[in-house]
Amino acid sequence: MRISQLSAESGVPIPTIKFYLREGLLPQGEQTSATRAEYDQSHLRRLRLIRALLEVGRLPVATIRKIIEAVQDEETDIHDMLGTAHYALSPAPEPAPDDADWRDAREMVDHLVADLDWDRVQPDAPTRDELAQTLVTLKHLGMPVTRDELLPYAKAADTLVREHDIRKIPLDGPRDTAVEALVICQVLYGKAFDAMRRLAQESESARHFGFRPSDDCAGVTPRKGPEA
Amino acid sequence: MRISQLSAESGVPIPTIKFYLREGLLPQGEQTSATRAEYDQSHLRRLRLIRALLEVGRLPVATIRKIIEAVQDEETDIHDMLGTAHYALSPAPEPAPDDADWRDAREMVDHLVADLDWDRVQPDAPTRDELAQTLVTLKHLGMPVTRDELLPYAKAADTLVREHDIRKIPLDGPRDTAVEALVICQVLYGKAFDAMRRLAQESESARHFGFRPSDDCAGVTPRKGPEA
DNA sequence: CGATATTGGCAAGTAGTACTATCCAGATAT
DNA sequence: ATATCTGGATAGTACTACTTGCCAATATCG
Repeated sequence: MRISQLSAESGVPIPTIKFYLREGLLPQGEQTSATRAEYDQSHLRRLRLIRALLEVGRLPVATIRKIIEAVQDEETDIHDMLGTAHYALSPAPEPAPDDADWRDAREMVDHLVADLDWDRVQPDAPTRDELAQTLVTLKHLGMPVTRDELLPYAKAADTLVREHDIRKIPLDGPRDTAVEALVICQVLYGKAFDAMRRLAQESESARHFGFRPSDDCAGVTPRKGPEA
Repeated sequence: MRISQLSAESGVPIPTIKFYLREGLLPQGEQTSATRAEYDQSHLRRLRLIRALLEVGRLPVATIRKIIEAVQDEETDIHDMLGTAHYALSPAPEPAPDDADWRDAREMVDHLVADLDWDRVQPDAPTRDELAQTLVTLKHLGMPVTRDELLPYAKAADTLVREHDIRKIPLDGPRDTAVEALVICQVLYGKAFDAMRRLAQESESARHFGFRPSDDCAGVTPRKGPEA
């Protein structure tokens, strides 16, 4: 397959494909001559992964590259590869705020990790800091979170991952396939869950404010329109 | 409170505050003279909200402005205000892909909404399209999702929203407080949940690949270090 | 009263991200 | 043999979220 075909089948413009090649997101095709290279299904697959992580996952190119580099490095064992993938997905937290609120939050996170038996999580995993940072922010916004409030969310996350996410990952297949599936699962199911939470919240908040289904579809509630 | 104090208490530089004022994210202070304006706690509170949505929620400034404009517009009733807030949180989906995969996905979403009794969700809510788009992407990546697989996620979202999220929103207070709480809850609890899912996944995937807790903390597993 | 600092307001500039356009010489296709 | 395509390189673009610089009008302080 040549670059024009790769572009046609993926819907990604040729200059953009060249850009991904330069950036190391997409491996070089097999050079058949000085001015020709051959691409295959793996390139198409990779291209679709890149677009999914960019467009749906909104991951920066640099993050996608980190993940891809870890996958491609044959030296890295699968554990470090998974670690790299997970940590790349944590937006870099600003270094050590180091005040009382932050230490409290971080302690709560560590307790939570222990309570949920997430004992394989590294003690210095950036995800812990990320969660702590979010809890601090909630507190500063006047919506402090207690451990009891957080626990049901953590349990739901745990159940979904253990009973569903992990089953979708081919644990016995080749390592790059496993990491790829893990990242897709993490990012896209995350997006899907987020959308569902928004649907639930839209329905539930409307219910609490006393609106009936299709009230304003029927035009009963006046809305700002061209003629209103 | 003057702008310098607002800056000092929030940690946001003065030029950035001026920028937010220009952009309409922060309401003007009360002008006491041609070159002086007075700010109060509401400005500080708003500033913290902006920073939380920007830094933790990674929402674009334009989205934050949309939400804030809806809150400030006294004409808008609370239902439309909530709608605006929810829809601003859906990244604008590209218009009508209109192929078979997309229609299937959209149908699955509509079934899901019906099954979960999310009957206050508008039939044309962009969140439906957003979820459908994510399902299509998953299919194109070779990880198609069935209704049975999606259902547990939807149920978890529903339970969390109905039993926890909604309780944190002051439904009887002033309308701007309610919308603000709703947005904070949606965005920050979303982030927190995402982090917890990542923690669960890190622990669970390590477990499946046969790693023990603190295996590599003790240096048993050789890692790429300065001396390795 | 006068020196210094602060404020609001505006215009222009900057850094980072994700492309996009242009050009080129060397293949290939027809 | 002529038109098209390819890889490679460089430069430019559009957008976002600030940041800088400047100004004249106050405040503030000695």
